[in-house]
Amino acid sequence: MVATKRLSTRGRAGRESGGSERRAELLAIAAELFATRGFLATTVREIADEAGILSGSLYHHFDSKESMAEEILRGFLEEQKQAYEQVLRENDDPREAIAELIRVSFRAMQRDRAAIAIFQNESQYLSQFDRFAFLRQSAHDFERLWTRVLQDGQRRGVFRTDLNVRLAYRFIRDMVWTTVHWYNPRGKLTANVIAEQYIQILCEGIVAQ
Amino acid sequence: MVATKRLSTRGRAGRESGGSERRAELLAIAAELFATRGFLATTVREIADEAGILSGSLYHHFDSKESMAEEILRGFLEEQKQAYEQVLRENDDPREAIAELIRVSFRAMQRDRAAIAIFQNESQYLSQFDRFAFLRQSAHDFERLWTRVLQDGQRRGVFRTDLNVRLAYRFIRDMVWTTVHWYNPRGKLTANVIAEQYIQILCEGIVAQ
DNA sequence: GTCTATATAATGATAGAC
DNA sequence: GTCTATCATTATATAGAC
Repeated sequence: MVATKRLSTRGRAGRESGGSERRAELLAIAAELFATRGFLATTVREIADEAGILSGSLYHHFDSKESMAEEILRGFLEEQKQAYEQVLRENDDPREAIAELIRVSFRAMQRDRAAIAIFQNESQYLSQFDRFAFLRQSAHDFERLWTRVLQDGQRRGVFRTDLNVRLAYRFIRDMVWTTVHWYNPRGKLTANVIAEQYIQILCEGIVAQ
Repeated sequence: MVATKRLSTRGRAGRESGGSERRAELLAIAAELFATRGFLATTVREIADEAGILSGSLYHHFDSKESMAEEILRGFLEEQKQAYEQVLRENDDPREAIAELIRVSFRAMQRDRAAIAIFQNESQYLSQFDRFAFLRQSAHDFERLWTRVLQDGQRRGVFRTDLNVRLAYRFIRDMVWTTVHWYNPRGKLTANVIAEQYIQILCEGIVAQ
């Protein structure tokens, strides 16, 4: 095998993406603060404090506070898109597909809790800036993906036909993602338990037979 | 009928509560801005602009930006508490009670959309201040009220007994209130339609029989 | 009840030394 | 990669005239 020489992305993290470990650490710190305090309520000084450096030093790694949020959100959305598409490839039955999509979402809650919270809480505010146009795009892509499964399920007699598909989608989406507001990664209620309970309520309802 | 003389709350709105019409107008303007742009992202200048006055003039009516948010939220929560308690007085059957609680919540969405959005979006941030301690208190009161109905329903065999009641409550609460993020008061989907669909999904699930 | 004018503090960001 | 030092801007809030 001939080792082809290629440019390494390492060594000159600078302000370009794809970066050093330090960069990743700083992003994780920022994500946690953005998620818990809110994007606007978090100051660059607080991020720097948490990282043990001064605010000015942050600008060696990032252009701006916004660019930090952008990188966090892009990373999460790309990952989530891949995960969802894999679910569709591996599940033909609509009911199983919906259940798996929910499970995959709750698995993301363990991995990317902070990013999900930021996506949930700050999308409306951030979307006003051109650089965050991808937020709307992703939301739209997700909606198409989920509603396709729901529609398919209706056609094949798996889901009730008197459902308004768009409404049902919003129902599921809100129910899944808002969990991030109270989900405790170290609590008794694991993401798995929550997922299974939600799938059951969604499919069968809360009323006894 | 003897007209008993009493102190009017009018005439000296000042900074005390219970106030002039102007005060109410200003609060409505602030509520709309807080709801759509976020509390932190809204400046007092913007509120004043929208009201056609200068920012300094706002402080004739209110102590601070926070006190505006406080008044908006207190008003909504008090009203909602009354509405919920009336539902419980008038509905003994747990399933009907839950359905009515949901309907009453969606009716609030028409009346107090802005306040609900603020309660949803800014509670976490505002709760850090002592003056907003009532937010946690109200959230706690609501949780107790709803879970009592759910538990009662389980005992009486109306709801499935394998439900985790606290989880089911959060499920319902999130599903109802997050609607405020996309609900359009002038859209085709009326609050009534949404409410009935949600009640159906919640009770019967989405899977066909 | 609103305006003029301004105090005061905090914020995001920059330039250059180390 | 971080620090020193600091700028420019913006925000909430105040005091007193009208």
